[in-house]
Amino acid sequence: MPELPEVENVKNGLLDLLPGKVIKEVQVLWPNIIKDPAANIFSRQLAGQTIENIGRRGKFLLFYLSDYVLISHLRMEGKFRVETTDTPLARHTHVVFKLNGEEELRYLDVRKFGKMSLTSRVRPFEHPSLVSLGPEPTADKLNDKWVSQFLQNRKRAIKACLLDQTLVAGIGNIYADEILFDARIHPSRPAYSLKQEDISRLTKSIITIMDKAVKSGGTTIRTYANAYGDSGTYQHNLKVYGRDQAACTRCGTRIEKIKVAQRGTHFCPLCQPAE
DNA sequence: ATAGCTGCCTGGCAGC
DNA sequence: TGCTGCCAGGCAGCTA
Repeated sequence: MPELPEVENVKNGLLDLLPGKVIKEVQVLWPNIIKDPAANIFSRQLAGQTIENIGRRGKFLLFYLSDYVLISHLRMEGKFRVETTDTPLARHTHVVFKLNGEEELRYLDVRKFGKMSLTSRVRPFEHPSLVSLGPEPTADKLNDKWVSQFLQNRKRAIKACLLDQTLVAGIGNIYADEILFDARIHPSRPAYSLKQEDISRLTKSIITIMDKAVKSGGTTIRTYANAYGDSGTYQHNLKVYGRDQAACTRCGTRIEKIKVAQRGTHFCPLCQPAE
């Protein structure tokens, strides 16, 4: 489920439950989830650590521990749950963090795409996963100048650029489509072809759409009511994503679905002209 | 340096 | 009913 708004929602849920808890032991049931260090070292280093705080950067969850920062990316289907030790392990549980007070933080991931890393508390943002992330999609971090400079001379489709986490951190396939609809820009347009006024609308749309999605708790589609934080309502605001063949809310034209950058891409052919 | 493609995994669903 | 192929909210790593 995770683009930035969904991860933010997960973070807020975990913030209610975890700070102050001590990790007693960690069981890694699918080692490929652990990127670095090696799974056995990962488990050993986590034992005895207190969870002090939880943050987010782009789509990454950051668990601030006594001596380390645990960096977690949910990729397509990763989820965290906090459950008591007597609750049977659900299917697709791959990492179990045993906590004090007969509780466990459990990581589930049907497709096993998610990744976790452990890094230093000192400069966590220098970790390779985080170091080249672009700005957060907020008015105080993102501006036309940066976007314009990034898109200049780039031949790729503008949608591919929105999915590139070094331009802006946190946009995924749903919000890329929603942002481009809002900004009235065709997803296949080469980045360099955007005029200054297009870029200005685009930047504004990035900020407003992501902000609305965060405030809605993210988007919940084809999903699982029980997972923590997995109860967003932005799906009711989607204008193009998942609306193939439905009427455009602005002009009534049928929404089309094409492939851009190997991803399913929804747009209104009238509101978002190819130029 | 940039851009496109494949692999990583499993499950749901449409079409036959 | 069962099989096949395609699709899925993402990214790293490889190639040219």
